[in-house]
Amino acid sequence: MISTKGRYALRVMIELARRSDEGYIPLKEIAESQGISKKYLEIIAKELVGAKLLSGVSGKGGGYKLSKKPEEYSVGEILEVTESSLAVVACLDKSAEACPRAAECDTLPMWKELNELIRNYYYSKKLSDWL
Amino acid sequence: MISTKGRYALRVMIELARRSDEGYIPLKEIAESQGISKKYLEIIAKELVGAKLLSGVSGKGGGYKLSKKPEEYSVGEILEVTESSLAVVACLDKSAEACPRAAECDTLPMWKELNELIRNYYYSKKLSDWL
DNA sequence: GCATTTGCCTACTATGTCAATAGGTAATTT
DNA sequence: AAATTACCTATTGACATAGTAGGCAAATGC
Repeated sequence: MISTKGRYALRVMIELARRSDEGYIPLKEIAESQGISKKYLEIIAKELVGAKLLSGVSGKGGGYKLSKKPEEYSVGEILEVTESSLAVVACLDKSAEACPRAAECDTLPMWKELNELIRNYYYSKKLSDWL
Repeated sequence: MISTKGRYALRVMIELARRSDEGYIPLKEIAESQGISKKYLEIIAKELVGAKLLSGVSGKGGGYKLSKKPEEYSVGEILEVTESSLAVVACLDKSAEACPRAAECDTLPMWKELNELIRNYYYSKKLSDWL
């Protein structure tokens, strides 16, 4: 299940994509137009900056803007930053320790298949799809 | 993310499907062969009985068995019992209250589409696929 | 230089879910 | 009666989620 953090991140990115000709946009505006707590968005925006998906500038006239063109962002790479894991089961998470039962696990192939299905969906969906 | 509960439930069902000619099978055997705490499996088995996916009989010679044929079970209906929700986002959960922003939400159509993709996957996968 | 605006930083917290464990009671067979 | 098995209630520790609070740092406009 995708958390509010991931969902909010996506909505922020979409709004910035749509307003990408306006230069730096303060978080206050985004928080208001999206109806999300500004304080909480600060946490999210910071992570997106850390992952170089956004650039942020302090001070008057500052704010956030995309660091790439909208068509160069996939939903997958956005969610990957804010969600702790996109994996459908814990053992398929990249930071998971190897399961000793993997070879005998009856269900593992199914989880792998579904995981790929979802991953492909996320990475084929681009930010430019919302313009 | 599918929890251990759902994953364990599926593994129990698969083992019961494979041994469906053996009559009632005690949980102790399943716990041992799957390497899962028997006590925890009791909780899971109880829920599966409650949803009529399994029938349980107490006493010596008792245990659990499938109440239908393996090809009549989908992974979806099994997970639906044990997982609190299969929805990819909270607002698409069946027990979610209607979101007032639904009409303006930019991301909702995407979540709906992905949700369907996953749902179809779960419901097309049958227990008999493991025989 | 100063006030204003804005992002950035650390810390805290309430709530809820997960993954069990513990210890018993009821039912059934031999 | 003894053994086996499912079923029931209660509790727990660990962790993640979804924020809030309050201040510091940077940049701009006057």
